[in-house]
Amino acid sequence: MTAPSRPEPADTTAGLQLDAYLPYRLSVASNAVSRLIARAYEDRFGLSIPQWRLICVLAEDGPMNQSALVSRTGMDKVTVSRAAQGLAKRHLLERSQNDQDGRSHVVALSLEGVRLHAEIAPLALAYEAALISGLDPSEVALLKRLLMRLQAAAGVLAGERTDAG
Amino acid sequence: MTAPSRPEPADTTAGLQLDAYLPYRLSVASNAVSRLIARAYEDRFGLSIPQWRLICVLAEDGPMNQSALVSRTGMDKVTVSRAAQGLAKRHLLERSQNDQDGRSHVVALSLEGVRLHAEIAPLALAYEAALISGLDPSEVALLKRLLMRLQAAAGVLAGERTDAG
DNA sequence: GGTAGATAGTTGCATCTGATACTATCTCGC
DNA sequence: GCGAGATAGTATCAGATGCAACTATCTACC
Repeated sequence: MTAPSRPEPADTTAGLQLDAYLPYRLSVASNAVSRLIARAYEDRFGLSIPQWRLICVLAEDGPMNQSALVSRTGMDKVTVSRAAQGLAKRHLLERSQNDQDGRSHVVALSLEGVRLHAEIAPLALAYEAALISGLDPSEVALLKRLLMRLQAAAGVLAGERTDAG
Repeated sequence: MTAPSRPEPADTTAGLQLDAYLPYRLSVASNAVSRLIARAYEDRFGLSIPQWRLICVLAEDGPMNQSALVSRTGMDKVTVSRAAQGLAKRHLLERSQNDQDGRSHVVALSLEGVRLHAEIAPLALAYEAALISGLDPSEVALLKRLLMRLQAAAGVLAGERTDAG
C-alpha cells in the first residue's frame, strides 16, 4: 500500500512497447534502407527512387502508359508524372503518342535508359546482397512474403477498393 | 533459333526484378502501413507519427531531454524539436529547466499526455493485431528480428559511426 | 451527333522532411 | 577566468510528397 515516490513508467504503457511495435520497426528499417539506397542512386546516377522504379519496370515489362506505371508501382500518379518528366528531360525515356488514346502517351526506355539500367542493376543487387548477408535464404523468402502480407492487410484496413468492388 | 520480332523485355533486367527486390518490398509495405497508422492518429487525435513516438517513449521511459529522444527514436533532432513544440502547445507534455544544463530542457508527459497515451495504446495494439492476423507468432517474431538486422546492416553500409569510433 | 460522366495526365498548393546555419551554453586546457 | 571547441536546441531554406483542382480526351447513352 505504499505509494512509490517515483512511479514505474512502464506501468503506463498499457502493454505497448515502441521497440517491439511492428509498424515502428517496419518504418525505421525501411527508412534506413531507403535512405541508403536513395543516396547511392542520387550520388552516382542523379536518380530519385521513383525514377529508378520507373526504369526498372520499363526494363522488365517494356513500354506502357503512365497509368499502367501507377498501378504497377503503386506510386501516386503525380509522382509518376514528375519522375517521367525528369527522365524524359535526360533522354532516358521517350514518350510517343498513343494512336488509340489521345490522352495518354506510351512511355518507353531509350537506348541510353536501357544502358543505364544495365549499369545500375548489378549495384542494386549488390546492395540487396549486402543487406541480407548473414541471413538464411529461406528467411529472406519468408521476409518478402510477410511484407507482402502486411501490405495487403494495410490496404484492406485502409478500405482499399478491391476488384470485387 | 528464330529471332523473335518482339524481344523479351526480361532479357534486359540483368537478374533484377523489382517485385522481388527487398528494398522495394520493404518500402512499399512500410508506406502502406505508415499511411494507415498516420491517418488513424491524425484523424482521431490530431497527432503526427513523430509526436506519437515521443509520447510512447516518454510513457515508457519517463522524462528525458530532447537529445535522448533523438537517440531513442532515431528521428532527426529537427523532427523531435518540432514534434515536442506541437505537443507542448497542446499541453500534452511539459518542458522544465534542467538545472544541470542550461541548454537542455527536460521533457515529460503531462497528466493529459499520459491519459491520451493510455487512450491510444489499445488502438495502436489493435492495428498491429489486425495487421498480423493470420500470421504465426513465430513468423512475427522472426519478422521483427529480421527488420532489426536490416536496419543495422543499412546503418553499417551507410558508414554509420559506431561506439568503437 | 451531342451531352454527361469517366479517365489520363499536369499544375497548384499545403505539408512534411532533412540539411545547414545559427544562438546559447557547457567543458576543457591554460 | 578566458578562449576554443563541443553540444542542445531552434530557425531557415530547398526539395519531396500527395491531395485537390484543372484540362483534354474518351465512352456511353439518348
